Amino acid sequence: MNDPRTTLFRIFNEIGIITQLGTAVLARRLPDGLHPSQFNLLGNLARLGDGKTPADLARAFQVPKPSMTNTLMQLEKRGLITMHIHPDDMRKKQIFLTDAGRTLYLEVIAEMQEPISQLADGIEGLEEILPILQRLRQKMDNNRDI
Amino acid sequence: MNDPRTTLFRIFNEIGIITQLGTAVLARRLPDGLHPSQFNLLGNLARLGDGKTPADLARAFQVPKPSMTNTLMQLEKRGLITMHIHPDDMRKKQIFLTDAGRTLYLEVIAEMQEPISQLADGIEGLEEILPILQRLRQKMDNNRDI
DNA sequence: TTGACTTAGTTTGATCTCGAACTATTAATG
DNA sequence: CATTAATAGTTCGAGATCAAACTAAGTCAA
Repeated sequence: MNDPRTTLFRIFNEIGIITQLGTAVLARRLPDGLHPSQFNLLGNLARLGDGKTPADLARAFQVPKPSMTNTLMQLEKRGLITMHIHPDDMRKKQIFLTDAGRTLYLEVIAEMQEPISQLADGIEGLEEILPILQRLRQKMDNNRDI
Repeated sequence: MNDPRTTLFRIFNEIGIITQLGTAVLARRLPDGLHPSQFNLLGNLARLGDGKTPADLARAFQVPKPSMTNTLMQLEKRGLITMHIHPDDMRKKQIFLTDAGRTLYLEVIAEMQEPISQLADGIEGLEEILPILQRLRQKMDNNRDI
């Protein structure tokens, strides 16, 4: 098999599979009908702070605006976020976590602790790869036009 | 910011973002209408060998059978794969790359070389993280029920 | 103020994804 | 054998994703 792929190519391949399998682990622990993309948005608001606009979030997640509109509507329908007109600009909305949203995020994260630590157990070097992945992600983030 | 996530949790987060950004880089180089999931299937056949059944491929990619049916139909419609009844079992099909499919895969991979090496340039430790990611992926692959 | 331009978000329509139910074929069991 | 169970793949319907076009609101120049 003539494989022209470089190391980074293979890394992307592994990462893609890990993402797929990891998303499945998460999805099994989400309440019925809550999609992983919706939970990830919840996590962003919980960890990095809420009050952002849909456009901010669409940029952060690198998804088109209509996708973000839909994700936000699903979360609002479940009462996990609220959307308010921005006080300084009537075009904008501001997104806030509700108590229910914050609680649900923490509950799911708690459910994930055991399977995650079970996976981490016995794999050496995880601490070391995190900063390298962060640098790679940052470089890709700063070069979104390549 | 009280963040209850462990190292592996953060790794999953970084990996998810990298996958998203990397998929966008790939998608920009695919022929019109060819979806990344379809290209990934092409890559699996090219790198790991063809002749597998749709059920094999669905298991390998951890996607439901109807998703694989659709992906294969799109690739067949484009003439990138062929499907034959399995000689030993009329229920099964065997999937083969066409010359056009193999050529397209290699062309897109070639297009990806420059942006990939540009990304890899200046990031230390990529060689080191590949085997760790491979171990993590294998462990997740062997524990798909967690 | 007016008009052209920009930005924020939604609507629409097309495609991807996938759970549930279906058909066809093979395997297992009596 | 005949019957039942298991497996392979498809069809169907519902939700997610997203490009293109749209409405509404803000900006800027003359």
